[in-house]
Amino acid sequence: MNREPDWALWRSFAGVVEHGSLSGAARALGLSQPTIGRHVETLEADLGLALFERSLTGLKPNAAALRLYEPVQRAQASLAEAAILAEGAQNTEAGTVRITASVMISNYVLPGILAAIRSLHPRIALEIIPSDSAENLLMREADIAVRMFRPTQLELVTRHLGDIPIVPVAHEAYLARRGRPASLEDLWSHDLLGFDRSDAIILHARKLGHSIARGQFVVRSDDQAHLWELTKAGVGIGFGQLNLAARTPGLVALPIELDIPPLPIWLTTHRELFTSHRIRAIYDAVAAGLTAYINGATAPFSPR
Amino acid sequence: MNREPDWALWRSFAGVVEHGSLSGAARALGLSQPTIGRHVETLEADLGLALFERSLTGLKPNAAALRLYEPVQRAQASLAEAAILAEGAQNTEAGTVRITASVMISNYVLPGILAAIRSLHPRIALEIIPSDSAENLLMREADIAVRMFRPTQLELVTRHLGDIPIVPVAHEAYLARRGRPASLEDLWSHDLLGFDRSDAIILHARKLGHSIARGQFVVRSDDQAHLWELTKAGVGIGFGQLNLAARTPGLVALPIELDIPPLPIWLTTHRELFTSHRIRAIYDAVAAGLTAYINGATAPFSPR
DNA sequence: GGTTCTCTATTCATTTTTGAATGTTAAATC
DNA sequence: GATTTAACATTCAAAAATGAATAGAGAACC
Repeated sequence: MNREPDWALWRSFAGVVEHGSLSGAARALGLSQPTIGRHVETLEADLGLALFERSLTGLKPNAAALRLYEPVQRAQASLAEAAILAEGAQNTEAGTVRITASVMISNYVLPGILAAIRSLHPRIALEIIPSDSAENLLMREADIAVRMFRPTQLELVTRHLGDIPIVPVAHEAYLARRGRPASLEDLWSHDLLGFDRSDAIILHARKLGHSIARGQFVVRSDDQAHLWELTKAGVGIGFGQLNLAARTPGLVALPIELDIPPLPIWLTTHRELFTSHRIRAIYDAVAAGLTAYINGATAPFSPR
Repeated sequence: MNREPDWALWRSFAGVVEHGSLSGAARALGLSQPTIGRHVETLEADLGLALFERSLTGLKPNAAALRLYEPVQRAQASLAEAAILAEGAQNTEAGTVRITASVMISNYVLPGILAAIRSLHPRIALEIIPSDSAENLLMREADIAVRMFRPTQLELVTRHLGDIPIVPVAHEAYLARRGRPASLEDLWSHDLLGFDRSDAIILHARKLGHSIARGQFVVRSDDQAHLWELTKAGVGIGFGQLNLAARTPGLVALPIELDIPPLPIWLTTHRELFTSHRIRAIYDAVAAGLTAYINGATAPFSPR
């Protein structure tokens, strides 16, 4: 009677287009690779149409598949919206809330906050997604996001919690060994820890009138958390959040004005999710915790 | 990892909202009533939200369900669009084409045309959906529609094949028994066959300045095909398509000018489907057959 | 008032779907 | 050039979903 393919097939189809491989889609959708493969096969059979070019590096959508992907993507967005509406409509206190935040915030700031939240809301489970790439709240990849920029989407409700100064940071052991830089000029002669690919710091220094080469950075990494650990180990002078340095034993924030723009902290959730008691409770608690962190008024943080 | 409910559940959900019952949705989706019931159950559990009020007359969506239905409906439309795109993209000659037409056209006009099409395109299977309610081509309820009005949706490609006069029709046996009405006045004193609910003919007569009561219609029915069979059986004078009367042995179209607006015949398909060889072939063949019918040039039609 | 119809809920055997494991292949890496 | 990695394909046992059949219960109709 009804010839349209099962919706589940379209979902797998969208997953494969998005991730470029059966395995990738399987991981994302929580299914197995053979299952996704069969779904794609079935869909192609149902439609009487080849959709992907198989290769050992993945599945490449052909022109027809890309064309079909447009409406399927819209369907996906609509269903995500339905799921969000449903979440907002339920009013149970129990359940899970998923929070995404930058790696730094996730690793070094949230733990202390979450411990307090857990005892305050024991029936709500928490899931943290440490990620420096912005997860899509509209697709329900997370319920609450801590962002370093102002979200622009209208569907989101956001709150500016404050700004965190970014300053040069060093460990006492390093300073004892190499001396304490007193001025901006001094700083450039020290062992600096910086990003591998991102040239943000280099460009910023140049803007301040200082020529600084990549080689200046004695240890480079793209992993912020790793850089922070290096700083804590006294390998060199890193750049990090003032508040975090202040609460980390042994670390010293160097009083050198660099004019690095402070990091704004935005707390974000979906407008509809905001009506859910559960999510609202966690949202408020995270806001309180982060505000305390930003104002430097929290209890000293003890690194493991 | 991914908490969103399986898309198949949303499909069943939409079916239940649209049809008001598990059984109705099951029939429409080609699944069984227990399956749909379980889908709804699972969805409610996944969302942690009651969606329907169960009763013995069906399932009534609550406020939350109606709210959720909006985006789900959009998703449904998007997936239907994907299916249509897919159909248009495939270029095999084999497959099925579904045609919907009014009951009268389906029963008395199409059979002769379809026979010719079948021998012309033996690899294409045909499915006819006789229905006087307009099926939704956008939702892919049919591939080709014969309509009595001009479709307005932009996505459709339509063709006006011509107009069919609606005239009073009687069987020779009736005329021999009751005499042949010569004028409009005569007509009203005869046994008329008309609709039960629709007052179209009564209102039309009144517009012509003739008072005519419902009782005038000696046999009433809402089933057009049934009325036609009554006419053929000589029960009374019916109203029907001139061309159809002309090709039916024993039937006589009475030359009484009633100023009933002629029935326009529109052939319609989806713009994207039009790129499918298969559907294009059937579309053209049906157009040719119906045009011949409208012009009265087909071979005499023999009723069973 | 009885009968019929249509609905949901439940049960159970069957079918279908699923995924862990394994094989295979090509590109990337050391 | 050997090794590792990541991808798709295949197999088969296990799990899940499905539907036919049945029961029960209210609404509509004669």
